[in-house]
Amino acid sequence: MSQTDRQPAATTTGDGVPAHRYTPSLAQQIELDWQDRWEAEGTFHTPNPTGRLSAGFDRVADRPKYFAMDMFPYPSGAGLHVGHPLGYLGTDVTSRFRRMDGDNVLHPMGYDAFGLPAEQYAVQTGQHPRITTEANIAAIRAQLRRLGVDHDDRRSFATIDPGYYKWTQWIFLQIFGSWFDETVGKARRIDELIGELDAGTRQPAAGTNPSGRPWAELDEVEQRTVVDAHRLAYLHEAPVNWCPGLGTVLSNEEVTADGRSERGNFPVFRRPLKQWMMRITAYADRLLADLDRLDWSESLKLMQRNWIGRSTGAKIRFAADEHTIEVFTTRPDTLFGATYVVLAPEHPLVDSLTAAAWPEGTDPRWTGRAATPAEAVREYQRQASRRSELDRQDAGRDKTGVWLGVTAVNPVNGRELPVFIADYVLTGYGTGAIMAVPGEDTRDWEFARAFGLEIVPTVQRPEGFDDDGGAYTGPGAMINSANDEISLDGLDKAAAIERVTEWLVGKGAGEATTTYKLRDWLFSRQRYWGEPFPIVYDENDLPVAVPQSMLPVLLPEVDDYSPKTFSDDDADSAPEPPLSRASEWTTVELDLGDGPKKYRRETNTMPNWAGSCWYYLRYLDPGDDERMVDPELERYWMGPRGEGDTGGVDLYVGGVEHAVLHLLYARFWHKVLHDLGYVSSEEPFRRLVNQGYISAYAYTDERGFYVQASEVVEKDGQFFHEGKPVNREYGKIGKSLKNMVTPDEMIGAYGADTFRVYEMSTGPLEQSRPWDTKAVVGSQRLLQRIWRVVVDEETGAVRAADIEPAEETLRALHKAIDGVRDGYATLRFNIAIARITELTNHLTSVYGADTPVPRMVAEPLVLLVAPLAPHLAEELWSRLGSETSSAWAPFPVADERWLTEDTVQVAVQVNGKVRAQVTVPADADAAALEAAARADEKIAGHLAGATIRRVVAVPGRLVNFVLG
RNA sequence: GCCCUCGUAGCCCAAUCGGCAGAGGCAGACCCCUUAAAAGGGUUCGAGUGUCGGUUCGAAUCCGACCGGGGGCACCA
Repeated sequence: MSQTDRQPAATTTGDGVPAHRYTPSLAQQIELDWQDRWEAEGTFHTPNPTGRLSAGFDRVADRPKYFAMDMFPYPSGAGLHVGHPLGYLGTDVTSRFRRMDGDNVLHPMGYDAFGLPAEQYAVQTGQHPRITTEANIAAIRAQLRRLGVDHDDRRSFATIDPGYYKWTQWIFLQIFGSWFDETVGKARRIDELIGELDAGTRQPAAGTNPSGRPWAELDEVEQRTVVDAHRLAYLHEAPVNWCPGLGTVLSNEEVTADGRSERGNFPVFRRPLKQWMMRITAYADRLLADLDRLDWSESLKLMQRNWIGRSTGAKIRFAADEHTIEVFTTRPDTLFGATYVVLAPEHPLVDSLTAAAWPEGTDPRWTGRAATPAEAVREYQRQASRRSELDRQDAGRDKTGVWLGVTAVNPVNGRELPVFIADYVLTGYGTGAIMAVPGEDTRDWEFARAFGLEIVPTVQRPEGFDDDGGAYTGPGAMINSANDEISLDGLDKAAAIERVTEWLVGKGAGEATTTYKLRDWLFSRQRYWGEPFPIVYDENDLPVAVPQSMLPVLLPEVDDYSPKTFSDDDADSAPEPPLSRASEWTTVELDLGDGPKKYRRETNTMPNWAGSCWYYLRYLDPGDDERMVDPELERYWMGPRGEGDTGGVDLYVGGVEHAVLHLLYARFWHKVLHDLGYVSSEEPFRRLVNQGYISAYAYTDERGFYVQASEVVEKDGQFFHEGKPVNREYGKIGKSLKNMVTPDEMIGAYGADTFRVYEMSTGPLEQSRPWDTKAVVGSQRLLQRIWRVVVDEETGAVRAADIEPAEETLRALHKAIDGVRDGYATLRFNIAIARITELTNHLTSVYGADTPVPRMVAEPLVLLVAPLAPHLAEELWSRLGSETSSAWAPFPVADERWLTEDTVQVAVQVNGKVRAQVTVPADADAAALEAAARADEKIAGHLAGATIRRVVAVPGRLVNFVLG
């Protein structure tokens, strides 16, 4: 690179541009120089209170801590577009502001690097995913550096680093090694469970001991099976979301409402498979309750609440022959109105309940036109297994089902209710069975209509309500609800629920209960590019933890990275993970305490979410090979700030698309780690902000094809591409809409500081906004004016001088300081920029090109803009004579004296309309205000001859005369 | 269908506890600088707050209904 490339603006004068103007090329030069210097001097190294990163802590020991971070990026090959840096810049400005204002700020960045795109690329090219992933990480790291962000580069890591996933595996082992004790509502070590079982002080939990024999009589394998069924990470044979097109199973969260994979849009089928599960449902109540203690947006909390989906009601048992059907309902008050019972098609009791033959005269609508109930059931189950995943979006479609040929007894009135299977009842929710109350439930009403079933109203209808038009779901007193022992008639809903539940408990026919939509987290993936499980299987095929000393379990090298995929709709295919083909790896001889034995390794890998569940903890010291995290560091950076505080990261910024997946999983892991005593904080993210999206205009020609957006010109409100009119649309930035704009282009044209100021000026961080390349020049002009306040464009001389500013200038300065602080503190960077602009404009108009600028105003101006345009600020700060970085200079503090005016103008209203302005002392009270207002001649004119009914005088604000 | 959220100038956005609708930017117009040009400097124009109703002395702000944009959930008993 030649010298002239590095400093064109400083030597060029022929084109009329002043030699020392802040041009894009000068900006580039300044930025590159300061980025090198920051790196060389370790300007943004954050000292820990203890350990290997603690050098320099004494310098910040008396500062409060502040931990700001972004949702770390997944490094794809496509690179960043202008939308990506928005959040990163938001945390960067905040981090820089807090550092200047006296906090010890931690602002790290890492990379979420396991996952499907890298693996798919590897499958296509045969190249190891590590190679492409690391190249992508290097590219993003360079882009972030060029933006001037203040990450502490010593704390960066990627989830694929063995030194990192060693501890991901370790956390898995902690979860595997613990169980949820319902009596205390928290996780405990599995050893304590075994101790209590051995001592006889605890019995195996319901459903964990299939043989039903006492613990002491079980053999070793049976005992281990019982213990394994208690674990927070457990193997479970259950219907899972099998996606043949991807060759893997997916979690519920990764399947769209229409039964397709979120990634790739392939069909997904339910089929039973043995998989690792995480018992997140044990934490449903705490995950729900602790939302109230977090500083998150209400809409985000609501999304989590909906996802957890807590509902209270009752379980009610219906006798059917020698079997018992247990249903879940939120409306036990309507039990008298139950006229039939429905099971999900996959309900375990279906086969044993199904009658041998239809009774004489069975309604043909009930039989599915089959000769026997068994035949009807088999055919309906077959249809449902296919349809349930393909047509689920069609919630409004006609109700279908078949009768099992049997009845169940309503415990409250002895009525015989026909038992159906229907796909509008879901296996996984509640008990997979319902009592149908067509009078008060819309879905049941529709089914009853289609099958000719009776409707018994149990809630008083309002005048004129027509039961033929639909179910009545509104409020009302109970009716038709009495037997010899109990009457609900006349009660309201809440009282009726309480009364009937009490009665059911007394009869042993039911009890109050709570259910959740949240399911346990499916944790196995049939993929190569993920964390291997630290699990081996012994000769009994039971899982055994790999000891900590043998971690990490490294990913083996394989020839083929792809799982076996199948035809999209091959529902009968079975997963075959890539690791199962690494034959030398899958079997291993280990000494786990009872001599060397052969073990078989787990060949599934963990899902992509595992690595992002705890990365915030690793930033505290990614080089620690002894511990996941030093407890002292965790207490310092994340610990609770006081009674009732959850602790956690002080500012976490990321996209709303992670509202339920990542954020719920990370909270769950954190709570387990808290219960086991590894972290003092109860929540990972105390404050969370979703940054807005940046969208951009896109244009289609008359054929509907997208044209290159950058080539479209506007004329008189119309848009043209190569002379032909085009339609304007608005959407995601990207290649497909041909409206890609990259930070690199913008930095090339204006410099990073201009790009930063522009992005931050377009609105509060949470707000989505359009990209408008034409408007970037406004930010460029602002920085040029700030530069001109400090530097003479013609000579390069510093214009600041030790002169007294006018009072008006001091007021402008302190008003700006006050506003800029407010803007930074509330993430409304646009307001901070507006205040800076006002101050700059004031200085430009008061101190012309030939007048020196007071140093005591120029210096704070530079510091005010430093978080937004750090390179420019460093350069000006250094030219103003400082030897040290502006990044550590104290942020200006507004002096109250200059914020309060001696006199204020207040509006005088008559009947709410502004009629005059009067100037009064700033501290004038209501009476003085009224007197001043009455003295105004315009007001006197309005008041003359009128009856004053009331006078409202708000000191400092206004006076309002209300006339009668 | 249910829930959340946002509608302020041609465009992006401000407006603290309900108290004079305008801070800032883009675009437009005009002027200065320039042989000329602009990514330079300056001046200026511009809405009564999506609609309707309510509460209030006073509503962009609070309440209700509706319309429009964005998002979430969607047979969850």
